[in-house]
Amino acid sequence: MDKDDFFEKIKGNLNNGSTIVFAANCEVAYSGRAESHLPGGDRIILIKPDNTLLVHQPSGTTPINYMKGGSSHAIYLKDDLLLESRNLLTKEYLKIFIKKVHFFNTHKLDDAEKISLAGSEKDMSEMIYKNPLLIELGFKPLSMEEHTKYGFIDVFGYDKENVFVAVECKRYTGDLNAVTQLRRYVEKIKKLKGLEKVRGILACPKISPNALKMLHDWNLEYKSVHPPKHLEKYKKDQKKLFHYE
Amino acid sequence: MDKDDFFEKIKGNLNNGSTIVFAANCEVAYSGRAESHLPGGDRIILIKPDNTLLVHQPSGTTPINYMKGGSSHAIYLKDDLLLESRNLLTKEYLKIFIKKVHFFNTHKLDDAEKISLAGSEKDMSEMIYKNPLLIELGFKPLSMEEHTKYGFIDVFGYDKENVFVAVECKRYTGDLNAVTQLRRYVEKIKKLKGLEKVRGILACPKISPNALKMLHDWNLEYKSVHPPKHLEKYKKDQKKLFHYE
DNA sequence: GGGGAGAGATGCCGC
DNA sequence: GCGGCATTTCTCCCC
Repeated sequence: MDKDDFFEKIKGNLNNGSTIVFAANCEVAYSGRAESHLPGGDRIILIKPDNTLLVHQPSGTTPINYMKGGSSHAIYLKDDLLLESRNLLTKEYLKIFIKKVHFFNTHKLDDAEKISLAGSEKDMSEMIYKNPLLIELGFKPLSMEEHTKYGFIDVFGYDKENVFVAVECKRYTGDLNAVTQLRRYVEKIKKLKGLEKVRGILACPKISPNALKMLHDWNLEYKSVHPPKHLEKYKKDQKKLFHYE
Repeated sequence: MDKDDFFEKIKGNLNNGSTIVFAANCEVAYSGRAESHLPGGDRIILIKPDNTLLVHQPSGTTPINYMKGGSSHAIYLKDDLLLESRNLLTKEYLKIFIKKVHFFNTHKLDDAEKISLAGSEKDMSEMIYKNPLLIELGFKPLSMEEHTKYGFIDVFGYDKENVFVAVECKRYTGDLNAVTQLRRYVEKIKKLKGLEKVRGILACPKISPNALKMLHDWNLEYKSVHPPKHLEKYKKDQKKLFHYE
């Protein structure tokens, strides 16, 4: 694609509500929260109406470089093409030196929809709250996902001997971080309530060996609980959409 | 764009090493690690040669839906267009119901380059290792970023009175997590080395009030250190690329 | 706007 | 492969 042609096209579509996509051989430099340099290669560049700019290499999930929404972009053509993006508030700068444009497209996209998602850690807390037997016999949940002065404890309540219990849920392997998080909560409750004994239970499908060791060192407990896969409210939708399963 | 035309084009370019980009009005459903549903709207869909698939709404940095590399995609045309992606290993499924295609493009991208990045936490450790005065007078770093049996301590060494010091670096605001991480290291070293006194220093540009409180409660210390913005090895590059600054 | 924590986190490196 | 951890993390929620 011709440089002058590209220059005119992109110039006419920056800041007019259009979404722009093009493929180009380019070199990218970023300066801001860090400094980066990406030598020449073929990439996809996506510019959204909110001025988000993404640079994607031909592999991987995450963009190799990007500028968040609210940045301002400008295109220059001298000997070479230069697409420059700035965000003065965050002091971030991105420069894309464009050597060759493979294709260019733009369109005004209309999308006001938001995604519905089920199966998060919160749903796991809810499941435990409704089915306290998943933790143990006699567990009486008092509250769930509440931002109390004790912290963001997923589920908390009392056991059959009326000892305070804090439950921390993780959807995947419990790690060292999860253990220290639980430990923080337990200590905070002890201190704030002036209690000697508070139990802390890490509820997750599995746990790493080091995490389990640290858990035991701190007299915390592990209960294997699997996160819920389907939520009632989306079950029907999903069934319709994935009926072949 | 005509449905049959799109069908033939995308069919011919899936799994042949091409990168595919198109804009379409579509509905998206995902089932796997969670369940999600996104009602109809205009989006950009990007398919890479490694079979990464991204769905981008016209705003925001992150894709609203995606499939990671290694998935397999197929396109179907009956009454409507259906782009289906599966990953049998991770048991993930994505369906894109395409109502209207706004544009379509494909190209074989050639990119073997990797990014150079400076200013990460590792660079911060390096800076402290080389300039121990940034921590305090008399600090003698012994090792850096080593995966020893004591953990992944960023910098460790002795102070002027030969007391063991573990330094944990954070590029941004030190939070509760950073404090518990440091606390873990200090305790681990104490236990493994059988030492009474081990100092732990959190090195970051600033720290949250709660984190500072917890730090003091645990007799840990805070030293304000700013991460390096420019690394020698990239300085010249950056100067050339951002000479206008 | 900052703090705190999850995320369908991702990606990197080491064992 | 899993474990541990940073990320130009991003995003959401709450204060």
